[in-house]
Amino acid sequence: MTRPTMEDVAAAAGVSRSLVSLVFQDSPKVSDASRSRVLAEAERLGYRPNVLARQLASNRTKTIGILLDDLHNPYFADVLDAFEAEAESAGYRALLANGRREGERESEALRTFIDHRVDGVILASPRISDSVLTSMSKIAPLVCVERRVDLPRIDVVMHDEQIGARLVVDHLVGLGHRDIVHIDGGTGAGAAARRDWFMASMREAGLAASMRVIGGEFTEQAGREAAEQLVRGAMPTAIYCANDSVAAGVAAVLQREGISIPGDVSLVGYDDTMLAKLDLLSLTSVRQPLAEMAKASVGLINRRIEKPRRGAEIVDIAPTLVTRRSTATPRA
Amino acid sequence: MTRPTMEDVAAAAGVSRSLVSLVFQDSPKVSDASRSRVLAEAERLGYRPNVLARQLASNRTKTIGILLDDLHNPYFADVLDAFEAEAESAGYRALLANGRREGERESEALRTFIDHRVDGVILASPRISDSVLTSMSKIAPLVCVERRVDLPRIDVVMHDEQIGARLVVDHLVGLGHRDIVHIDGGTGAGAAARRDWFMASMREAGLAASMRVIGGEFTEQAGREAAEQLVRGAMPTAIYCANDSVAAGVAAVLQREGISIPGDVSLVGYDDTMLAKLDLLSLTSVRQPLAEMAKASVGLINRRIEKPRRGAEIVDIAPTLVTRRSTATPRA
DNA sequence: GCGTGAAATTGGAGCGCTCCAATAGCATGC
DNA sequence: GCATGCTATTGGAGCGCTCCAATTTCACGC
Repeated sequence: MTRPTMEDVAAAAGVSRSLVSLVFQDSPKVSDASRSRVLAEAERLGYRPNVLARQLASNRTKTIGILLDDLHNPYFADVLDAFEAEAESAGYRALLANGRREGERESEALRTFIDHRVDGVILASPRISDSVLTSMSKIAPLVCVERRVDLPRIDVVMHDEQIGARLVVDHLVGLGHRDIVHIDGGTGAGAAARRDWFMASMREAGLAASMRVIGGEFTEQAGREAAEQLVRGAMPTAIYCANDSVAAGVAAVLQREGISIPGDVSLVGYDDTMLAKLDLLSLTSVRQPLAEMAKASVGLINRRIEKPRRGAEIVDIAPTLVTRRSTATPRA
Repeated sequence: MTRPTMEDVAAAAGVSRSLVSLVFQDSPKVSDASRSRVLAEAERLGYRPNVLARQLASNRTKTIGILLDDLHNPYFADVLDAFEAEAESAGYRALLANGRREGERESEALRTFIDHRVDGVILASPRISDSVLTSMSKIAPLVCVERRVDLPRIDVVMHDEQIGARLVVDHLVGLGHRDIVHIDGGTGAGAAARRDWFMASMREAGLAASMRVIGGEFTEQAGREAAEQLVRGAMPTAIYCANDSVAAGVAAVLQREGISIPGDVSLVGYDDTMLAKLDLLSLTSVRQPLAEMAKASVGLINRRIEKPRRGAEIVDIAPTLVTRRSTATPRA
């Protein structure tokens, strides 16, 4: 199991180790003859460069760490796809870690990234404390996605909650709804903004009087509880949920109670996850522009590598609404 | 952004670099006095060992690569959790990669793992060609999960399809079902075994005459198509789907057609994913014993590190059935 | 035939660590 | 007082690469 090194390739090709190194760095100053001879010998010996040695020597890993907070939320699979693709096309390798919604685990994962000398880290909705973030930001460029931290050298990428809320409210009001309930995400990340912009949009639409908010959480369970409360009380004509999981919980209760979607009640989710796409649910949902967010994040890392002392930037990106069968005109 | 090295810590603590190295390796032959002095200085300087240098020098990375074929299948989030936890508790760091169901991408990811000198790789349902597997298996220990490869030094971990099929059929037959349809996974990984054992179990139960199989795929779409076919033809009293996504597709069509689950038809899935747990679906499903499979996989890697020339082993692990609201006695 | 500059190639130092053989320090027993 | 057997520490080589300055090669014009 002992593997060939550059030295071996160099000897076989009758050149110096340095030349082999240049070949594997795609340097333009290698003659075609040497290049092809080296490549041929490398191929023959089954040589592959030792990434570790290369990284140690060059002090660049060309790697970005991506810290996800929960792979169980189907949303994060999409997030991952977008960010991985973007990192790759910018010439980086992506390292993943799974924070499992625990600040301590996330800090640990972040530290592991740093230990591996990644060139930058993208943190999706992290719960890491400001003090850890601050100290790590001195070592490597950090980008927070979907968490509005306000720290010296940490860039932030958000999707625009105001636009999201307006898309939902405009869509529902356009269909004729006036009696709209929002089931919120409680103390979850971003829940407050989502709720506040809902209320602002309703006010703007002149519906301040008929808007309602029910306290929840970003889970199916919370959706069920909220729905049961609505079933027992006054049922609105439309329910706008903090995310798709909540909407799934609501749908389960409504179905059990024989309340039709969208016949009796229109339902809207958020994040446009796999759940929303399920034919069983076919949920109208707000889609976050993940590809653009990914591009912005990787761009910010690149810029911070060049200018480490730059002030923190905040990038907001507009979401879109995906309409499906769960919304329609209100019941008579 | 220049970070302290062992040399710096050694100088600050007034000892040699070697001693600092021993401290960070938790060597027992360091005196308590030196240890605490070194640790204190390291802390003060904010020193963290450079993992890359360590790996290069020691020729061990203490890292296992985990290659998943598709993070969108909610099942893989569970797989990941189990394997990551097990790797960690065995003292390894887990590196993830996302194969996206494409053999070429998977091979690429495997190569990347190898380039990073991982100590072993776990491949979940890989589609990598035998030739690539064989050549890579000469460089690092490989374990295939849920794909029965038959190659010299590659260990395999499977869950026992025979038991899975029997659990489903026994459960349904126990409830009184005789007319059972299986919607299969087509050419997907493991689909053939799942189908064959279903048929074998039905035969064993004396129901060879009333069993039916519909060709499908491991997707919601395939579930919908199969269900539509059933709606137009003869509806069985129970439908056993190749996985939970297929079951979700079936459920969507049945709901639209006003066919009640489990009142009119019982529905069974496979993998016990997040989908099965959705209250909207509440699906009886076969759960793969992921924790045990993870433990077996990591154990196999450890053993192969010790004895690289060992013959290939196959480990089969028994699944369990999780019953939920989607199954009941057949309609009158 | 020779100088010239550009292109191609090379040797060597160094990245931050581990690991081993060698050494230092120190209580023990006789 | 000295060989003995410990434990604690150290220096140095080496892991496989990159990067830089130095050197060689070569085509070209005169």
